[in-house]
Amino acid sequence: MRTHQLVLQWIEGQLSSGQLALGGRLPAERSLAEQLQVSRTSVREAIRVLEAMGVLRAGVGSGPEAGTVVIADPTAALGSALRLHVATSHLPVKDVVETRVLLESWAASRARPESPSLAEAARLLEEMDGCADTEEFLALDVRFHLALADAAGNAVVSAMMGSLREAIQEYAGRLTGNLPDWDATATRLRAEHRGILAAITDHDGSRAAQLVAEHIEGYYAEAGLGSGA
Amino acid sequence: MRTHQLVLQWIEGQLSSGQLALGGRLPAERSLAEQLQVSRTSVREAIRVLEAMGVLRAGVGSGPEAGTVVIADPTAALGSALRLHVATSHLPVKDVVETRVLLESWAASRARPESPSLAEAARLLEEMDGCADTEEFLALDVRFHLALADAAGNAVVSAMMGSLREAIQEYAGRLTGNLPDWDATATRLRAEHRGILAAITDHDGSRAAQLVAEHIEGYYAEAGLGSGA
DNA sequence: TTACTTGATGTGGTTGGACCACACGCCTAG
DNA sequence: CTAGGCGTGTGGTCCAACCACATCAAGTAA
Repeated sequence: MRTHQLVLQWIEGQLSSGQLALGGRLPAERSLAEQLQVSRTSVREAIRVLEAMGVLRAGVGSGPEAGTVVIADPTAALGSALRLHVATSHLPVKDVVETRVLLESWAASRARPESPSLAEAARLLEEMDGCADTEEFLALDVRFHLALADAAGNAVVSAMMGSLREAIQEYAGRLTGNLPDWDATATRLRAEHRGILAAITDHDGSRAAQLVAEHIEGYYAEAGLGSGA
Repeated sequence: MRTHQLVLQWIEGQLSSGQLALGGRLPAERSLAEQLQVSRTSVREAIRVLEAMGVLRAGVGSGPEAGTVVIADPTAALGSALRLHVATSHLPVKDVVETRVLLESWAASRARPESPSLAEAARLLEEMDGCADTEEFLALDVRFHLALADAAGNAVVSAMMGSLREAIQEYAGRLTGNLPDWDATATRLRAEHRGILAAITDHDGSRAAQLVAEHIEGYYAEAGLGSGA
């Protein structure tokens, strides 16, 4: 057992037992090192790992915003992990897209029409109508899909969805360059978005799932998944 | 930009560009520190993060087994991340189970009957028949479900499946204590496993998916998900 | 010649100490 | 009462050293 893992275990124990909760502050690095009888280096290595996992956030300076506090950002952890393994070609982009279709279809079929996330999604659609910039459009698109996922009310699915999107974001961005006519594509995407939202509002979960699957697969097909990169 | 993140970027770049591939060896920590003009501490922090992500493995000593080498264990990264966030009560166990049902059902419906993973799954079932120990049975059960997931041929789904299982493994272990009659449950599980496998072999994906969903939900319902913990 | 011992070498693991930049909050001078 | 400076505590970074471990090569004894 390496030293920093001992620190990891201690912190995880504090989290499990509830003695360290969301928003709580970890003891200062020097203090924690002394308390656990290890070097500050080992404490820092453990904190670094938890930071990468989206569990902690380190802040310099003094005052309420400073110090190392407990956060909850599961998407960050899953996202960077997936991105790294995609980088090693161990996780094919094809599988990532396929999984995204699976999760998003499920979320669409389960989305509750009265969810506040859907109102947010509708608002994002309005914003996308008056948006000429490609990059800004894509950023709004990401938020729209995340809002749809949130509407299903499953935090794990939402986190995984977001992480999948993050993992292939750079890849997807390159794909848009393959598109023959961006304006036409954007118009089509807007229409498809509205169709999905309407299906959910109509309590037609299976139609919504079907539309989402076609929406995602259609985009990657048009942009040339498999032919490029 | 913090120093260790610079190291992270450098390594990720090496991975993306293919100059560092699976099984490849990272330069020695001291050497890499000098090369990137940073301290060994920062290099170590970056390596620690990638180790937690299942991308690297550090080995002491000398020779071919030593040094820091590139591995590919996405399940480890996703698993510990999920486990930590479950520990902070940010990801409800209910959502984890629900997601597991979703992924496993999909995998069962897509499993290719001729996949070698299915042969492995069948072998595991044989082993479970002659297994009286509860803990050993559960370990084999995990491997059985992972083999089923592998048979669908989607690495991302397999990794997520395994990580979900890992994240609630301790929780599930505690649940078995709630069971009124373990022997009866084990017998039922064995029968259900065979049913699932048969459905896949018969090319009946939808029946396999249905059986898997009932199999998982039934277990957690019997063990008292929601009533306990 | 063969087999064993022994040391050199190189790896990550750990430690302590030092210094920096930063941000807050008190405390003093105006 | 206000405005500025400075003390204090935080994480961020670096360095130099030492340890444990595993291998490999040279040397030695059989």
